[in-house]
Amino acid sequence: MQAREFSPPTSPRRIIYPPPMLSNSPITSLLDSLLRCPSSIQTRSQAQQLHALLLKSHPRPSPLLFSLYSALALVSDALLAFSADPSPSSSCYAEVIRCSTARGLFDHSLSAFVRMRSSGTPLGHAVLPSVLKSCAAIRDPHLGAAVHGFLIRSGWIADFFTANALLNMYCKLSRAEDERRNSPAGAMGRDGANGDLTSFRSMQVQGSCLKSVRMVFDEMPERDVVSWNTLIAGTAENGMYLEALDMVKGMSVAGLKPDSFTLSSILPIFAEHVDYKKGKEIHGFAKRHALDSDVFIGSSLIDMYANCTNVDYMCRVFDLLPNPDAISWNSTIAGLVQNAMFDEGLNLFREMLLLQIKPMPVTFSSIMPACAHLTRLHLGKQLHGYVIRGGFNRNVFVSSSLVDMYVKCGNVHIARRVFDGMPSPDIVSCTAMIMGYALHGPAQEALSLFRRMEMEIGKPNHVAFVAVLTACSHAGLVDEAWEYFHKMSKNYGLTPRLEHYAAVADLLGRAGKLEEAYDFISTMHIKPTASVWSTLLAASRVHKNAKFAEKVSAKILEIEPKDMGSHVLMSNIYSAAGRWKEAAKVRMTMKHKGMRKRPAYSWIEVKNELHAFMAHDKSHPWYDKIMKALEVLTEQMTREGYVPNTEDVLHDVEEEQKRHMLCGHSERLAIAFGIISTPPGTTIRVTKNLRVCVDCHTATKFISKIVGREIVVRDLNRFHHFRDGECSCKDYW
DNA sequence: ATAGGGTTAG
Repeated sequence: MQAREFSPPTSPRRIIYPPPMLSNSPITSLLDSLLRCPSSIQTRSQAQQLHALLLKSHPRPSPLLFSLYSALALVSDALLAFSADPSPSSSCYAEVIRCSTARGLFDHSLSAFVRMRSSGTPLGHAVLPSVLKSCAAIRDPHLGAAVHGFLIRSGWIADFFTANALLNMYCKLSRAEDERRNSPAGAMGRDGANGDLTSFRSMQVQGSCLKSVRMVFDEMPERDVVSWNTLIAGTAENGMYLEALDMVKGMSVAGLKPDSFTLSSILPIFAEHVDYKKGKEIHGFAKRHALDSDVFIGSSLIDMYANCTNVDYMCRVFDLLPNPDAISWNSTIAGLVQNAMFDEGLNLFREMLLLQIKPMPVTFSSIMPACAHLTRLHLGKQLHGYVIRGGFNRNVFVSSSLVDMYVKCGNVHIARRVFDGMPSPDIVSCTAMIMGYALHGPAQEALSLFRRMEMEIGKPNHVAFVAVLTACSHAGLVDEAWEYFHKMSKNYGLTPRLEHYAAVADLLGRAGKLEEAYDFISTMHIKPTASVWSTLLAASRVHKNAKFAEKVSAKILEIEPKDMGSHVLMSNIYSAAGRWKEAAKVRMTMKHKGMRKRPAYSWIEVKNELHAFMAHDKSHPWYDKIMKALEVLTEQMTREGYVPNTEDVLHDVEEEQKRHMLCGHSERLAIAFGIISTPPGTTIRVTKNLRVCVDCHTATKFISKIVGREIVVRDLNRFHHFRDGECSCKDYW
């Protein structure tokens, strides 16, 4: 086998090298023909026998041997043979560099290249694109620049494939540069979690690698579709959306038609900017050019429609994809879950498993939030088992979603165990854990984890501050909250957002500092929304200050005349004060404005199934048994000293009737069902879509003591752990 | 031989 000489277009340097030794024995041609037919060799030992024969008959390993080893995924054998060879031929080098890069062994690829250069072996074709890809993969800008210099000196830069690979390398390096600049705050979220950095970035000088991309592109004497697509993808990935779109135009002007690569790199732009109209236009373009059956475009379209909340279109794209792959399935599952269609997401996930499509780490991080939202602890545990068996728990996305799932399903200890098992926790997983402590009560744990995050993990972002402020708020830590609130702008350059103001206002309100909270909101640097004001409404109810509530309510209705929470809470406050006429008036207003109260419901997972209850809803098959159990329980509770607290009952009815109404509250039905359908001692976990009412809170404390069980109730705002007549919230919620 | 799609915390 003769090494094929391939001269670069202009070669300023001539390298003298010894000619390869040739052997024309019949055995060699037999071996070569065997090597050319890799399907005839299927085991490692066959490959090694062949290798041995080859060594005896042939002075140098054939490059085909390396291809064979690579095809059998035996790269270590290939590398061994390569290192044993005192002077590999040019094509052996090429083959080793190519296989190593293709198999992700970038260091091996690059060291082979270095050895090749120092031995003076001439470069075969197809070597440099692999070398450039390896430089990009190991994110080494210095090595990349050195290879760039070599390309210029040797003239290889004039080769299309090489120049395009160089472009791509600078795009990848530029993204690495960008990530380094933002670290250790972590990667940028699509929702603009690091908004301040985004605006900051547009002001500062772009990284040198992005400049190199432009430079290489501009200096290319000719550009093909790949050059344009690489430039466009790199520009879009670096967040320069308008420029990327302009380049698509530039490409057309240059006489090149956008293809499936072009479309799949610009579609994420419309997804991110929630530009449904433009995204749909691209969809139309894809259809007209028969590109809509491409899985890459399909997955991008699915993601774009999901982000634009058009679930119908998203499903249609998925259904019409002729050959959806695992990523198309993932995008659709993620799209459903992100649009709060949790059951549909879980069903599609099951369908995927039934069709034997192998789930990937992303599949789990996409589906886990569905378990978290639905409080499906048992299902989540099953998936956790799958994750462990598949070795997916090394993935930070998967582990973070697991931490969050256990937190939301009420098991903060297992969440912590998963968190502690993470080899390198990041801001997101830390925040999930801090939020877990915030929701469950142990504020000191939240604060100490936050301190650890600052020291060991990285710069906290907006979400992390929301979590720590929520922890302070739920525990009534006023001084600490102020400290963190000031710290975020002073130490980290983060401008407080609505949710941070809301957390502080909520805290001040809970602590009874109503006027201080009012002034705080009034002097915010951004215009307060109805939801910020309504934190004070809840506070004025807890502190029974109807006058203050009226003042706040007026503020809210100024902004949102149809704000549901404000109406309901005002009605509650009037009812509690016995001002039935005013309460009725609020309800009349709601009717006039065409508002309907969101129905309260609670649910519980028993034997891997969800059971949902609405107040006074008799549709559950066990309804009679549940009522019977509640009767017995109420009797015991009364004996223990339970006095119904009827102030949350909205209606102007007799006391006796009110008590009956309290008994029918959805969470009480769910708790009673949990007691009679699970073995004694089992923890009961109930989720409610609204806040727990005062009476149910008291009743649940009694029930936990009577039945000797821990009862975990997740409401709209936080968790309540009832045990032995006490609640973890210490009646402060 | 070079280019493309999906995920976690509020």
